[in-house]
Amino acid sequence: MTLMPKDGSKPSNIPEVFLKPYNAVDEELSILALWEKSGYANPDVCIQKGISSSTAEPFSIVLPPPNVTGTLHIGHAAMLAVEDILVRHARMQGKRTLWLPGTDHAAIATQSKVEKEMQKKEGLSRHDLGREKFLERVVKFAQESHDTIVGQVTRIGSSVDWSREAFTLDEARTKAVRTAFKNMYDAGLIYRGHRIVNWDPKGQTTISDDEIVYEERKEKFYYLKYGPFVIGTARPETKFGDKYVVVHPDDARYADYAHGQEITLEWINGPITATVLKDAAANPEFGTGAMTITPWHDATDFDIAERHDLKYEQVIDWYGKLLPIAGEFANMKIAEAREKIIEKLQAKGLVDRVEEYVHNVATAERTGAVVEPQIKLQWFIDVDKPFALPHSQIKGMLPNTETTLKRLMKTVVETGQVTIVPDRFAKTYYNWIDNLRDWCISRQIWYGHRIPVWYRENEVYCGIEAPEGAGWEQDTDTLDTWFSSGLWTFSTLGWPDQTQDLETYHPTTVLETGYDILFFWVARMVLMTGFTMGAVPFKYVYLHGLVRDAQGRKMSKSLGNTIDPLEMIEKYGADATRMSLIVGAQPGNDIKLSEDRIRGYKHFANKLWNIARFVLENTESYDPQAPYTAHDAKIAAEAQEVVRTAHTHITTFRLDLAADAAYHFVWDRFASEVLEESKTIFRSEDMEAKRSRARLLYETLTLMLRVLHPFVPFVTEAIWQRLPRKESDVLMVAKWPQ
RNA sequence: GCAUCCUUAGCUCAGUUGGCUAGAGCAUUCGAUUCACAUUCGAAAGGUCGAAGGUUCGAAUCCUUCAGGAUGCACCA
Repeated sequence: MTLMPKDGSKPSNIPEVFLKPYNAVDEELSILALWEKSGYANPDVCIQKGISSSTAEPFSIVLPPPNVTGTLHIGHAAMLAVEDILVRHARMQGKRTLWLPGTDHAAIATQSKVEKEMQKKEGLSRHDLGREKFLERVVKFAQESHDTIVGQVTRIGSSVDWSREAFTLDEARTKAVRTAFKNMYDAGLIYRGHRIVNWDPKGQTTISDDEIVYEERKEKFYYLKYGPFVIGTARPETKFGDKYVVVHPDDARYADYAHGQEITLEWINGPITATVLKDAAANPEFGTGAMTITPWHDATDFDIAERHDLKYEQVIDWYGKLLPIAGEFANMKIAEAREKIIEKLQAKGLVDRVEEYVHNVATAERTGAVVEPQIKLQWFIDVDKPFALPHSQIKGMLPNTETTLKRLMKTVVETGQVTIVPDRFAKTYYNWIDNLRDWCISRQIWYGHRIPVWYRENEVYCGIEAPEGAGWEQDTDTLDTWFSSGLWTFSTLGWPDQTQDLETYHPTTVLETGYDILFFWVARMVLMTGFTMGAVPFKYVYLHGLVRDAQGRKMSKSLGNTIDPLEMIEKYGADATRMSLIVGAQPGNDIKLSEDRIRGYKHFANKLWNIARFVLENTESYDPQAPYTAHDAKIAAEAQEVVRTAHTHITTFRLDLAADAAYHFVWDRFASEVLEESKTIFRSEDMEAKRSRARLLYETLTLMLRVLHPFVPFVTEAIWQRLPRKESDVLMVAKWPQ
């Protein structure tokens, strides 16, 4: 036993590199190479090399595919850290562990990004290039983004199996998308129809309800004289075609008017004949309780019109300009027309009064444009239509028994076949389903999966491949990007082919993603997998929070408060970056991150490094048979207790507590106390105590390396590689301590 | 309008079925050390656990009401 000699010479078993502080960046790069060479991220390799049994329990996670819209942000880093911890923990337990990576073509997001750049740099629109040329550009951009992302995912230490990488728009996934579409079409759950949709006049496409962001705005609310009525409206520019005035059937103020009664009145561009309608949709509490309706540009009005079988007309065009129905106001933009119409009504004495009110304005998530409801021929998934699953492994969903997609989505969570962590999000999930309307899946953009439907005169054909014969034209619309994402857990495993991977790894074990895409994605996966496979896509949904800045603000480029994960990795190492995103982050809660926090965890990596140095310097004569003194046995038991605690926390998804427990034991107990008292022991003449202590130090170190490996994989592996004796060449596949 | 979450030390947060004197990190102050540590170690100070009621032998924890903050959904003529 030796302490560090005073003369500067070094004990023989200490690798040279240990004499310097831990250099995260250098070490991490060589460790990455080591892992890549090992191939252990591929479960087949682990089986071949006897690391896991071919009959071991499978553990699988599909990577939520990052959008190919540029680079990864710190939120992605948090996601990767969580998933990598779960995966490394499972792999070390000997499970057949697959973490399947991929990227998402992200239809609208990617296309609009390229369009913006093109407009800015060259002043070109996509229409200037045409569908084919434009798509070439998007594909090139997507490829570059993909390459960047792959590098970033790897750099943070993600032990994904690149040999199985997938892309939502590649050939295999295209086959899956078309097959799923056809199946749903044949079951009558996908239909095409004229419905009121959310039209984005800037992006020139429809968007789903979930792609809308509501902005609170203070706007004018006009009370207009409509014959004997006073009607309230915030949108006078839509009122040209309004020939119906609707009141609540029980509204005493309007008891004198009968349903269906016609009245003649003076309106914006002259006299019109209007009809009184009594319908419970009119809210007596709101405004005057009387309203006119514009079915073409309002969902509620559309419903009323459908109920009473009314005719309706488009007032605003696809670019947000008024149509000829507006007479002298035709071709004006909404904002301009609104003012002028009010001026005219004022002149005609038809404005009763003007008030202001605060309401939510629907804007498009991607373009920021104010959404204009429009009636359009679109494709939808019917969430309320009864159908029967031909096969079902879902409890509570019998095969060949009538059900609906809504019921399916609810059932799997209610019965606990899918567990949402934290569980409070289950309520949010149910609430969303209850309010769910048919899902509009067609988009008028070019980048994405084209709808697999062909037309020839009055014929319609839906299939995986184009139909035989001449004269068929494919639908020009593309699918909502979430349609292909919804298939992700099984399309990545080879479906529609019955592959070995699909058999082994589906349903996946955990889906880990942000709570902000619970509806977008998680719910859609449940829907698509339930219908297509008669199964659940995953057993657990782990929802992480948002990464915010130190003041709790959302990170955004415009605020300039973003933290670039790659920059942090270069400065402090991937281990430090990972720890800063894990400790203190419980499922579902946002995390506040600052650079200081990351810097703090850099010290931890260095601490571990130095602990290892001390231990190796003093355990040259380590003997695994050396009997423990009573005191050392107690410390060894404490270490075991930490292992159990960490393990329990990981299995209950409290990674923050697991990391914290190991961190504190290592620093405060093992380093500050055990190592300190070891110095005295090693200087003493008590051979028995010295032998016991050498064993304790060596074994506790290796134990802690294994426990900490999922959290700080690089520094633990770097130390492991320098151990004079170890049971496994690579820590990544060492046995998780029991 | 409906629902969810948060409010504990200056800051960031633990405290999971109610139970030993309410904890940690950072920051602050004081001291030690350069003997594994581009340091580290020790110590101190710092809290009426958002407010008020209630249940209980016992409440940061459970219940009720209220206040402030955040979020989701719905409404939004």
